[in-house]
Amino acid sequence: MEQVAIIDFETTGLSPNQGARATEIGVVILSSGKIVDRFQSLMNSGAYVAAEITALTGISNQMLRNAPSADKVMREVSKFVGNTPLIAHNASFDEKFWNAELLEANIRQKNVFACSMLVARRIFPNSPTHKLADLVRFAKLPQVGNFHRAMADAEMTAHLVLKIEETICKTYATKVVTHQLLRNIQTTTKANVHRLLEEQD
DNA sequence: TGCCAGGCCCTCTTTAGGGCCTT
Repeated sequence: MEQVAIIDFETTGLSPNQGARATEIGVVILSSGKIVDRFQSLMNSGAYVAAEITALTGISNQMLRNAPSADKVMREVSKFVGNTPLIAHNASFDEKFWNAELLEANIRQKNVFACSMLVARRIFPNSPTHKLADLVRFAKLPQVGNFHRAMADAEMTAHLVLKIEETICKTYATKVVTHQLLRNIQTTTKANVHRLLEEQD
């Protein structure tokens, strides 16, 4: 696969449309089947972290008090990522926060997202669920750090993407899995996935 | 006043409803 960036946000809620803000971002760069670079930071937007969110992520208001501002972090991470295509687990969630936080920081940047969850539903239909934690167990991937922390989730998603790539290549004798192919897999119907992959070189 | 995401996908489906996923 060409160079891609795997991204994960921790946030104060489920939607920026409800006022939720990002509290942490983790990004790993995948190149030639390996993690070659990393970016991780807490980010202070001034938003309040509810107790149930701290219980889930371990990220507290106290931890964010001395964290760099969300603006500063987004300026840094947008440069770090550049125009590299992005992948996230349930990308519709992370894409909303990526665009919302870029907008808050007055940064004009558009990145193309692919979704590891939608692709995993098609490539690993027998996994009991398609939550990241269950896919890590199902595919026997390394558990890195704690779930629901941005860098750990980004790294485990990266291992999942590599496993997806390996599985496609083995099953369909596909030579190259591109970011665009992942997008094609996630947008085709489940019934057409086999035909799509059999037509690949 | 009370409520508040949203896109994908399955099915007891398409004039709809509800579970899955992300925090």
